[in-house]
Parts: sequence; C-alpha cells; structure tokens
Amino acid sequence: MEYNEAKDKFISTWGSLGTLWGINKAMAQIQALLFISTKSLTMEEIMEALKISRGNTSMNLRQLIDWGIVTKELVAGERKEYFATEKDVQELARHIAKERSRREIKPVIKVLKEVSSIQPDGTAKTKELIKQTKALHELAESADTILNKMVNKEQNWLSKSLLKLLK
Amino acid sequence: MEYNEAKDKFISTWGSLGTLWGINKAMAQIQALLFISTKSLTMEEIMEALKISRGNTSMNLRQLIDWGIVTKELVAGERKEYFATEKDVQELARHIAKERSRREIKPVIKVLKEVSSIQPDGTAKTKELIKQTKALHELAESADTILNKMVNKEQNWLSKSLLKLLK
DNA sequence: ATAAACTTTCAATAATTATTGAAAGTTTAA
DNA sequence: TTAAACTTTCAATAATTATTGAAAGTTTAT
Repeated sequence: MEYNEAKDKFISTWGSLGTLWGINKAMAQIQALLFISTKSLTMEEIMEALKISRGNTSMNLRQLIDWGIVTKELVAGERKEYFATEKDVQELARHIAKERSRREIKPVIKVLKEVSSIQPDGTAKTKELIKQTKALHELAESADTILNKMVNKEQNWLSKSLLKLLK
Repeated sequence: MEYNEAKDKFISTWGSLGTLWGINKAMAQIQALLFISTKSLTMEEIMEALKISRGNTSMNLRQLIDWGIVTKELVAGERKEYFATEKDVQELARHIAKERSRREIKPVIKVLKEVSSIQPDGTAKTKELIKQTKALHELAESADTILNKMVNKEQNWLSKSLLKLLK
C-alpha cells in the first residue's frame, strides 16, 4: 500500500467512524486530513482534497473549532486563514471526552436525576421507574466522573497507569 | 412530576441520547420502555406504548436481541412472545461495551494497523501519516483493552475500584 | 471610498436513514 | 389440512440530516 491509498483509507475510515458515532462525515474527514497533514491547510486546500463545497467546509471547520480540536492560524502578510488540528492524540482524546461530557452526558444526568427524584406513590411501576433510573443515574455519574478525571490528568495517564492497573 | 410525565421524559431523553450516539430512536425507546417496565411486554404493548408500527417494533426488537440486551420470553400456553431487557445497569453497560468494541473499535484498529504499517518512502508526508496513525492505533488499542477488561470484571468493578482509584 | 480577497450564511436540494403497512411467512391447535 | 394467531419482510414513503452554491458579509490594501 502506498501513500495515497493509505491516506484515502485513513480519511474514509475516520469519516465512517464519525458517522457511526453521530459525528458528520465531512467534519470527521476534515479533522483526519489535518491530523496527517505536515502543515496547516487553507479552506481551498481542504475543499480540493476532500472534494467538498466551500459552505460545507466552512461550517464544519467552525464546528471543529467549537469542539476545541481545530485552530485557526493567521500567517503574517497572508489574508487567507490556515487551519490545524491538535496533533497529540492524548490531548485530542481529552478535548473530545470533555466536550461529549458537557454536551451529552451532563444533560442526561440531569434528566435522570429529575426522573429518579419523583415522589413514590405506592405503585409498583413508580417504584420500578425510580429504582431503575436511579441506577442509571449512578452509572452515568461514575462514567462521567471517570471521563472528567481523565481529562484533567497529566499526559499519558490513560495509557500508562490505567493499562498497568488492569493487567 | 408524576409517573406518566417522568416516564415519558425518560423514554424520550433516552431516545434522543441514542440518536446522538448513532443508535436509532425506536431502538433506544423500546429498550427504555422495557427497562422501567415491571413485567415483560408483548409486541402489541410496545407498539401501543410508543405509538410505532409493527414492522418497526419487530425490526428493532431483533436488533436489541442481536446486541444481547433484550431477550424473548415464551410463556407456557401463550402463543405470543414477551420481551424483556437486561435490568442490571452494570450488565447492560458490559453488553453494550462489548458489542461496540466488536463492531466499531476492532475494525478501526485493524485499519489503523494497516495504514500505519506502510513502507516509509523517505517523504515527510508518509512519515507523518505513519507517525500519526501509529499514535491513534496505540490509543485505540488502549481504549479497547480497558473496555474489554471492564467487560470481563465482576459486578461493580467499574463504579467501585476505578472510582476509588481516581479520587 | 472602493475593490479585491477572502469567509459566512442559508434556502434549496440531495443523500441517508427511519418508519410504515400490507403481504408473506411461521407456528400451533383443532 | 385448515385456520387463527401471531411475526417477519420489504418496497414505498416520510423524516431527518448533510451538502451545495451563490448571495451577503467581512477585512484589508490602496
């Protein structure tokens, strides 16, 4: 397998993985492209490399910036903008974990807390609802705590300490 | 908030969470419904409770069974089938983690391994592709190993040991 | 102030994914 | 073997989500 084949394979696999996890294809592919690029890219270069429109590129770059995993670079004397992604995988994982926690896990925890806090009314179904949503609430809080601890740990914590622990 | 409001809130929140993570709404809602039900339900009851069609219910129940989180129960003397979900949250998390690893993480690891194993050709771009996909490969393997260790541990391992460790 | 070089927005359209419902299939009882 | 009671399948359709492209917006240089 030579460079171009490998590159395309990586970008398209990353794109489908994104889709599978609720992230859109273009967004995932732009990030993949930047991740293996040796330099920052302009919007024009991204459009060209992925064969996507200007609008699509612009909107998805914005989302990546919102997620905190892509940054805009301004080159002195150049009017156009350059884009780069976080190159360190640990740092990348940390950003993604942090954002997913904030956007998705936290709101669900809130609902689980509300639902599991309703007044028991003596019926079995209410008792079951409270019991089950309480269990889910506890699990979600644990998972979220772990995720957030990971986010705040020093480099390499995930792969080193935890993997060793789990032997 | 009384029972029905809480129940609807839980089911619909679970449905949107599913959507956000690439699981379809009906599938997530059927699982949610079964999760808080005090008894096994028939297809008819699920259709009625969630206002979805017979075909939709049938297909999504099959998927849930494929995932290993719903089981079909046959009641002696009754022709229709009853469905129940895993009620233990730890067990549920374990099933889901196992399946997601098998279906999604493993195949990506395979591609990352292939891509990161291409022959260096002396160019900077090939070097970068290899370096970055290798880092991703290692991260993905670590994450997958952790997930699978969790899957094989005794009850409560996740919430107790790990949470304590992370204090 | 104007124009060139760029980026953003957003209504229209395309692509994808979910859902329906009715026909076909299966199982059991008589 | 027939029919009733169920479940599954799948082509058609609906709903959702992604993408385009051109107009509007912004910034900088002159």
